[in-house]
Amino acid sequence: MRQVPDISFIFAKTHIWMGNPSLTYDNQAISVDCTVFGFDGEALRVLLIRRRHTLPSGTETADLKLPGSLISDAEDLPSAANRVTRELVGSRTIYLKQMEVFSNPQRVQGQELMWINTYYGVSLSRVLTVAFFAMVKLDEKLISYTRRKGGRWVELGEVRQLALDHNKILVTAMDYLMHLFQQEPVAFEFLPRKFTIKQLQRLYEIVFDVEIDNRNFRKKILSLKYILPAGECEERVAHKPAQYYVFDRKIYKRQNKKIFRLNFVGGK
Amino acid sequence: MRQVPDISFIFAKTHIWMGNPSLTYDNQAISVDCTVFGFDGEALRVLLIRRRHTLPSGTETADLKLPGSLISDAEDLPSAANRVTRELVGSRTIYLKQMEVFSNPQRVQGQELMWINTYYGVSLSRVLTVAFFAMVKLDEKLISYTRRKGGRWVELGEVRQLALDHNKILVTAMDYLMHLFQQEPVAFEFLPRKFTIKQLQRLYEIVFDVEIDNRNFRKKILSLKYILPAGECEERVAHKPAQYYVFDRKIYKRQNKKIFRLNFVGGK
DNA sequence: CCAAAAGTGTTAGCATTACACCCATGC
DNA sequence: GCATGGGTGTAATGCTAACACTTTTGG
Repeated sequence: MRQVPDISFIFAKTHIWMGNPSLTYDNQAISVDCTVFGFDGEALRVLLIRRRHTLPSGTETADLKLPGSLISDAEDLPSAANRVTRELVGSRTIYLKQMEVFSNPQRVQGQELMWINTYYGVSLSRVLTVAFFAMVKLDEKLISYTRRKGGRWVELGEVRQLALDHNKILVTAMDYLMHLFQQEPVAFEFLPRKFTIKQLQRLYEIVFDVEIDNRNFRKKILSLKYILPAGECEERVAHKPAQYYVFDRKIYKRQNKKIFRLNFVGGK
Repeated sequence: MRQVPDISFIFAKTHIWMGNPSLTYDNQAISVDCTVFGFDGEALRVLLIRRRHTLPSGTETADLKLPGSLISDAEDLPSAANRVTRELVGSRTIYLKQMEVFSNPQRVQGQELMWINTYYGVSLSRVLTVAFFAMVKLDEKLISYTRRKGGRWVELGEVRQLALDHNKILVTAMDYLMHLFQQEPVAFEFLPRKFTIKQLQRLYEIVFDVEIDNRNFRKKILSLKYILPAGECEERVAHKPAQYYVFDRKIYKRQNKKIFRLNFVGGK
């Protein structure tokens, strides 16, 4: 963005930044928790797993959580998030981004903290978690793969109480999803390589919880140079078959050198 | 965003998610590093501090870094970032947001790692850092306050090699700044409460590195209902005095219920 | 032939762009 | 009076929003 001229700085030597020696830095660990979304053509779904859990009363139960893991000394966060999601999703393409860190010292306490310490064989007083956002192309094969690995794709509308602070993370991720959709053409991360305009429209309608006029939507989409007809149509459908289109990422990247507009703020 | 009906899930009990027991989780610590920006009317500046540093050759030297600190067991990340910036900025309003975590296990090594271990009296093998983005209203009083505390406001164009991986963090923050400016009216975090339209325009021109037509800019700004005339003018200037305006955050928040538009992507 | 979903065009309104000159003040 | 920067208007263009009917296929 800017040049870096070779200028040297001569600072007064009177003050040096100091750490605060009364603080302690023990006993923390970092985890990743991944909110993986998929779209089944009708609804958004989120990937959850079961966790065995002992209630304060002593009875064993199981609740649901987002997939996650402590990170090891040797790995960085994206690797950890990848490791965690790969276990349930296999080798498919995953769109993966870091969201925010949940760092409240009390976010994991009591029973929950005991569960982590037992599970990992550690004795932590605190766990920070880095929330990741992910999208995958969901299809029948993936659903059954995930099921074999112990995960479930749960409709967003059917998610209830999750373990730890995972409801909070999920809400953050849903927000992130909407923002992302407003900014970049990420919809294609959810759809099969060949998709119909109607599929795309349904996805936008669900993500933004609105109805979209199909004429205006088609006009808009067909005007985008990076969405190309695949030259194929639906088959064996009891109505006029729809054309398939593909998203051309190269064209998108090439022509998307951002131009400055006076758009910057929400208008009147 | 969505309803949460009371549905219970009955999952197959065959698979339970498992951690990876071969991993270790010791010896990590988390720091925050804050990129604090200010605008002096002419250029963007970033807040840097000096660090005493021993070169491999053994000679003592000092380089520059972003203000930062390890986090203690008792605090969350925003508190740590606040603590760090307050030391240099005092009690002023700070716009503070978490950016991404820099988690490469090798990001701090050798001399740099030794410096941290010595400085904090710890023996870590690894430090992750959470990068924070901040904006403050910069003025002469703050500049001299910061100087007394050992910090400097360095023009972005004059920043050279920083300690650790802080150049990388700074680049991330500059990117973040541009994105933020495109999304929300954050410009006012940089400007005095009463500002002229020309000041605002200069700020946008510098942030986006473009020239803006002043007629179109004024038209746009004056059409925004949340920018109000302050009823005062510049004084003692050798030209037609400019009017002052203020940003009304309440009006902005009230009328800014987001409407869905088919704007979502970069256009043709 | 009927049901079901795909596909199509026009108009009005609004926001953005490009562009050149006059105005008020201090010195 | 002159230098300096503040302040103003209009026309062309392009994108968005509102709106209803025809087409193609399988059954």
